Amino acid sequence: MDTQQNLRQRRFAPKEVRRQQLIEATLECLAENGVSGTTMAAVTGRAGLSLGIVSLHFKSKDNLLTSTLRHLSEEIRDAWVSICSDIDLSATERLRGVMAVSFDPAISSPTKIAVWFAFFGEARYRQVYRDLVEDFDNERIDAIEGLCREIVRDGNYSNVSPKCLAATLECLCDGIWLNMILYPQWMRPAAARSQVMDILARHFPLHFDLTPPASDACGLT
Amino acid sequence: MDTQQNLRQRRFAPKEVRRQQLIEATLECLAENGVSGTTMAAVTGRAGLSLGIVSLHFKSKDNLLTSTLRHLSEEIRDAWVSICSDIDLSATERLRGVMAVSFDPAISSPTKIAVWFAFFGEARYRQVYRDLVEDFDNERIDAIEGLCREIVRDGNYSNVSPKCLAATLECLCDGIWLNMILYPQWMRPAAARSQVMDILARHFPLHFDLTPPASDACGLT
Amino acid sequence: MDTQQNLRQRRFAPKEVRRQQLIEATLECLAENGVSGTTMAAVTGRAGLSLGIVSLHFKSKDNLLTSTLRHLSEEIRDAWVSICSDIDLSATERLRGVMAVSFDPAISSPTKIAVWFAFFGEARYRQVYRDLVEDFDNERIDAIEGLCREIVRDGNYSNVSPKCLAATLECLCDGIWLNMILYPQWMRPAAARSQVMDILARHFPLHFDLTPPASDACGLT
Amino acid sequence: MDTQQNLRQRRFAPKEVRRQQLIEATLECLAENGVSGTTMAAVTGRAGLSLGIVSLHFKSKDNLLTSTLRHLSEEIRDAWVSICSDIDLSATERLRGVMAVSFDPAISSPTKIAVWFAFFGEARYRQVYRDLVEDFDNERIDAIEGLCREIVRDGNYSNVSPKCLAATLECLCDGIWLNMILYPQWMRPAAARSQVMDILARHFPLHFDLTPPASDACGLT
DNA sequence: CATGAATGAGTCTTCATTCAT
DNA sequence: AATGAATGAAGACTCATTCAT
Repeated sequence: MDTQQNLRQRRFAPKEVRRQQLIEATLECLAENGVSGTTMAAVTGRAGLSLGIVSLHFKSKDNLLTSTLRHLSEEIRDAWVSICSDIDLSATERLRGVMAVSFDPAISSPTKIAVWFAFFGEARYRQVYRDLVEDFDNERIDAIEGLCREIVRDGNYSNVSPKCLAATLECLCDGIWLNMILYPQWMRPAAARSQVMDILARHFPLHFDLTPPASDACGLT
Repeated sequence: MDTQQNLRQRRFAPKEVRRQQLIEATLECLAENGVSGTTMAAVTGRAGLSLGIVSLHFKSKDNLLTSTLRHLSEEIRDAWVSICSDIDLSATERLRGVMAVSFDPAISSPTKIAVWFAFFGEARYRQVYRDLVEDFDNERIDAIEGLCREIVRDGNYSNVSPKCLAATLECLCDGIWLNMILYPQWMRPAAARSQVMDILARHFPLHFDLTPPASDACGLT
Repeated sequence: MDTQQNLRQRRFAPKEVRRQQLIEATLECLAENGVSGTTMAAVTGRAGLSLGIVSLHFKSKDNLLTSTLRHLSEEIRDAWVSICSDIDLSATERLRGVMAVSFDPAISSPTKIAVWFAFFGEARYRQVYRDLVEDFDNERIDAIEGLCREIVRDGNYSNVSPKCLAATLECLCDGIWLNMILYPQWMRPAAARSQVMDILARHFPLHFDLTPPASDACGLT
Repeated sequence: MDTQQNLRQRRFAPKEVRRQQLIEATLECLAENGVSGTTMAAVTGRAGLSLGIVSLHFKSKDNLLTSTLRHLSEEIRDAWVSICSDIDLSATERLRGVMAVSFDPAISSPTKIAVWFAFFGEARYRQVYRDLVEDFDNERIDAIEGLCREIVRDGNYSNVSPKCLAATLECLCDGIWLNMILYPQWMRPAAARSQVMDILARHFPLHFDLTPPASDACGLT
């Protein structure tokens, strides 16, 4: 039988398997070496494949990078969308879940966060990246805003602007991500979650509990 | 008379003037073209100088980039340190001032912020960043924490952890920076300041005013 | 059929063929233009290949030069070793043969000798030479000394030190080489051989004939 | 009073002093780094002078190198010519003296020999060097041949061709030089002299003594 | 499908030379 | 007579892309 692993080692494998394999190698390479260090040779070497195979499956390096970014976006998007679509969850639970995705080591691993920043560094000069990221971000911001709006309505929080809070949460998550890769020893996933929850608690005291200030460090080291 | 401008156009200029000139050209180039687009030819061309001049003053491209980052970090540090050292200001005013530095177009212009993210994008330069800036970052976090602690004491805010808030503010600023360069039309300086002030107001209601929710957009567009 | 020539002209050739081709082009280039004139462009241009091919097969210019020197030294070593190993030859014949290798136009052409001196010219490459060739040189000196010792024993030459004569012969050959490339019209292969034979005849009169002094010029012009 | 040393350190010094200073620095540089490593900056730096001074005194790098080679030639030439001109010495003594010059550490130091080979490496491709060396060598060969002829006449050596012996001596000296810089531990000045004397003794037994074969090593190590 | 040798444009770096001071 | 900043041509090296096998 053909397991995933078997397929990868075979000389001939379905298009989708090879694409996946190359994207994963690209992710690792981007995280370790950045965009400029991510050469075709480095990617294919890491994937254990030949140099020419990228052209075959992705046509060009640019397309490989774009596809990688799209893959990354979709993976995260799928994660939070599936939470948002869960009709059994309350808005509070859904918001908490969406936030948690950003700090879930499986989906938002240091490697993947590093790749995001590799793209952010270039996004300013590359329309393709910007477009991709923009769509993704807009959708997420809108969803968060929607959840906030629901909670505001539910709790009658007259002093909270859902739009503004969504923006704050988005920025906070981005900033936490940055600090997670810059200073991983300082900003660990638990501290990250704790920070976001603290902000939510201060906006929605009826829906989120304020961590007692006794834990002065908030999980930070 | 020798004005700055004159010195730049003259065939011979003091070493420091040339270094400054090249660093500025590098900043512009990085902001416009990213790290990969910042070639020696691009930098020197922009400075109106010859190709070989970088080697002469900076020995290598790498050193030029490092020096540029150092310049940038020192500039920003000097700005907030001078505010923190102002003994005529209250803790509240100093905290507000330190935050404002991050969104002051003169010190934290999109151009300069873009450069920061250009550095964050590659693991290699992330290390350079750490080597150069970690001390400054720690210093800044400590200063913010100190200011928060002062305000906590002053207002008897029993539910605020200065350490935790300082981390949140730092992350928030970083995240706002990212969104300022990704979506300059959405996250303008005014909106940025407003977001940070909102968070401060929710922690320290006696010291910072909550912007009325009427302005639902918080300055965002 | 695939002749050597065909392989060279084809777009794809076995690694070893390309390496050989590039080494030959390097030899020609070194002989014609010296070390400083031996640029990557010159070598690849002469080989009728593209610029990047050296990196592909030799990683760096330095490695190309080193490989070239190694090739040269192995070629010459193989030549004299094969003579020394010929058990059908007497010591006299073997000694004569070993010496002749140094002036055999096929193995020690002006082109190749020039390459040796190109390497001797720079301290840096002198070290490379030592690292690569010292063992060969020692082997050769020992072999010559051994042959001399055999002849000394055979002829009862009480006033000849094999060690000393071996050194003299080695130095003489080196010096003749230098003069062959500096003054090719003066020091031709025939004159070179004649000089060495004369020295041998003066040490081993029973084994080597002294060229009659009538030919006062010894083949020199 | 102006000692040599004083002149060198003064900001303004006579042309000849500066030229001498630069030539010495060039010699050291050539010996250490070869022709390609002998940059204007390296030479002037070593001389403790400014970069531009070479142009001032030598017009170009090429001219500096040529002048250096000429200086080297003349120094050696002066040494042996003064010996040859000494009418108090016999031909034997003069020949011995001329040979000794080649291994006198003051005139033929490792540094200077290394410089000779730096030029030899390039001589094939540079007419100027070749011309300079050729004149120098011709004069020396002629002088040696003349001395040999005198001794032949004096000793009635019917089996010695002065022309041939002169060539052999010249080549031997060159080869010894090469081995002195390649394997300085093996070929020391004493061994060098001993080798040449041995050859002379075998040609002119009435005029030069054969070192007893007891010292089998001939000074070699 | 897959390979990897080959290409050559683009980049960083070096360095002889020039020239204002 | 001397300095050293500035220039720009030239060289080594990298790497995305092509293509014969």
